[in-house]
Amino acid sequence: MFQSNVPRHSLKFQEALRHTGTKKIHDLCTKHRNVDEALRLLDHLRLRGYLPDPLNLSSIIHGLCDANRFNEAHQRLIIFLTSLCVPDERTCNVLIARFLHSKDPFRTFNVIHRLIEFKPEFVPSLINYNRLIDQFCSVSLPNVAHRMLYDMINRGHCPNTVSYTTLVSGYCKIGELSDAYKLFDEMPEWGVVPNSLTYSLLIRGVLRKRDIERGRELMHVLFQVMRYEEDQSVNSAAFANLVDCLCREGLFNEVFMIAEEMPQGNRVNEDFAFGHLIDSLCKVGRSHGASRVVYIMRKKGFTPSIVSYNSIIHGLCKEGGCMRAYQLLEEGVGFGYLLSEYTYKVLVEALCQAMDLDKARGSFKSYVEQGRDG
DNA sequence: CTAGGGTTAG
Repeated sequence: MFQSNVPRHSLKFQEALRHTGTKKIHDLCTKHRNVDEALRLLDHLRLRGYLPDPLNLSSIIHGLCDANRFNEAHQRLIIFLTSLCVPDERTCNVLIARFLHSKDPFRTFNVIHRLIEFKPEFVPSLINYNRLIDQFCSVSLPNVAHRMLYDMINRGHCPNTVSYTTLVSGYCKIGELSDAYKLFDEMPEWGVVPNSLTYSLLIRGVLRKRDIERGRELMHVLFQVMRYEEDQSVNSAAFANLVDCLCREGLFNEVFMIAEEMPQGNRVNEDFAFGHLIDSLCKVGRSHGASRVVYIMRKKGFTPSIVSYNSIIHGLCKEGGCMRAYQLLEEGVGFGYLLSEYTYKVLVEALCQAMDLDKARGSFKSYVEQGRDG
């Protein structure tokens, strides 16, 4: 056996190697970003009878994942495991988090099962499961993601709102609304309550299917749910997603209704809400609509940000609204905003072009008239 | 000097 050729050493010798080796390996992997040198050192020590410990495993896998060498990291991990170098629970979760950076959920899933193979009592953390669910959804495989949900339940986890929201959104993205609804209804069975972001992402799927009536009903519930949400950032995310998809689906009446009536009240920071309405409208080429939101905002006593003025002015110049753009420029200057030189350049060019267009029109007209006369 | 270490849904 090969094993018997390896010299056996005392514990003292192991510890001596550990002192010199482990720190060096770790430094090579992190500080110097030279995993290959670390691997050479580790192989050298191994030939002298050194048994790698979970610290070495952690350093090496970290270094390889950090260098986007996920294939090798995966192979090395298996080698470490088969030589019975098995890390503790926390380290296992850290390693999984590293493999999640590969954005290859199948690989991460394999890593998890390899770890469990050598450490049957290991249960990946809720966050790792949720991230894995998200990654299967982002490669349009919510069915596989769904199996991860059952997997985590079987291992004794209780899924949370993030788990379900991710999966509901995953089914919505591929247009499987009936699965999304089923999952949404299943949540209370696990003591999980949908929050405003869950509703918002479900609405996105519903509106994409052009089920406007159902979308409106859910929007009503969404604004109710926002009132009980304690995490402001969840409400902001829900609001931003809602406005984005209303704009994308061309439901501008709803967008202006929100700007006028602010049904989310103070559950979403007002400046953020107005700013996002303006942003989303500009993004879908509706700068005139965005300037209408500026008007509504000011009517309510809020001041648009310099960023809003900049993007609307740019948008209006592109969409043939340079006179309104000029008006807004003056308005912004009136608030003491120092608009960028680029904004001025864009506006001046648009104004010149508009005048040229008039000239062009004029000459075209006279050309036509001349033709009639002649 | 006893070692190192990730955080989710838009």
